[in-house]
Amino acid sequence: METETAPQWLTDEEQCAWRTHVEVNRMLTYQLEKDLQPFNLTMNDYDILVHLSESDELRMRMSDLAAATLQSKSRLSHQITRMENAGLVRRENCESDRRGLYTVLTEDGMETMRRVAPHHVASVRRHFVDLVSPEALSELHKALTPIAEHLRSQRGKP
Amino acid sequence: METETAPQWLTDEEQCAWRTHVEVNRMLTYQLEKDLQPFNLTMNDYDILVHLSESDELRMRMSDLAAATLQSKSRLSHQITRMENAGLVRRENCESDRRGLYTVLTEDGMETMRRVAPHHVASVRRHFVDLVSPEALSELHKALTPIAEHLRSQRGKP
DNA sequence: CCCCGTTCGTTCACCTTTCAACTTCTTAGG
DNA sequence: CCTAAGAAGTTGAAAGGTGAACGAACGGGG
Repeated sequence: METETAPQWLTDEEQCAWRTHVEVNRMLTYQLEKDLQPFNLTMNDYDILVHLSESDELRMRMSDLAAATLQSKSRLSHQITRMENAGLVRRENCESDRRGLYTVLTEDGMETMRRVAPHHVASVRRHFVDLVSPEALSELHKALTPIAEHLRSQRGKP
Repeated sequence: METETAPQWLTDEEQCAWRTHVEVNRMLTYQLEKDLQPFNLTMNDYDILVHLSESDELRMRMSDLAAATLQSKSRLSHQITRMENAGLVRRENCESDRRGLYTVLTEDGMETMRRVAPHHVASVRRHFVDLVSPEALSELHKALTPIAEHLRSQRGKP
């Protein structure tokens, strides 16, 4: 019994769009990372600071933070250890669930956020947002939305 | 003298588009990587195989390959060593420049390409291309093009 | 109550990436 | 020619990431 079917290769337009997308991502990541370097932060660090600073009481459970930043628990654990050593966050026990831990943003971490955020936003503008018209940005958003939804629904499947 | 200016925060629409873009990238990378895992390949491996299979004589200079895949020479060197051990590629001396080396796609590498490509393309379709209309894909491409150009022009600046 | 399956977070061993030092070869200038 | 600047690749150590295994704690069904 034959289970193979002819592969549906991408059309030229599709391939071109796809490759541009991949390329933009890589180059963008590179630039943003580079722009954060003077502050001794990685995008990962920054992302965690953002999540914490936007959360209630400036704290989040490890698991929630891992889910929010799309990393494994293991990786987050290492990451938080590093950031703890840098004084940006601190671990705190969770009263209601004694297995659990909070990552708490320190005053130092907060101050770092305040100092770095304007530069990071400027970086995002310079390399992304300000390079396209509001209409194009809106189209882009519209195109990506169903993809985002699909991918969210796939999280941790077979 | 005052050099600071008020930061140009992102509008809600901008922020939303930006975050979706970042999120899609991370999740997409995760899925594509996962779909290649059964073949014992990473996206990095695959990307290199693509570049080689599309190049003249199925070979590329290390430097060119590093530039094409946006990685450091060091990283590529390690990467090629691994792929060489896996039998996918082989190093070959360059006659015209005795400092130089070619990475050459082996028959095994070629065969792996042929076997894996349909699955990878299907994966790209499933998680990206087929989720949006051709018009939306075209809009997306149009929006990303100026960004790609800008970023290419930034490669290796201060 | 008290298991037993689950969740939480860390740890360990292993792999990948980064960074700087290094070798070898090329090339432009004197 | 010869030399000095610099490009091509590699290397090895240190840092970062992955996945499985683990101990501790929760919590629902006998």
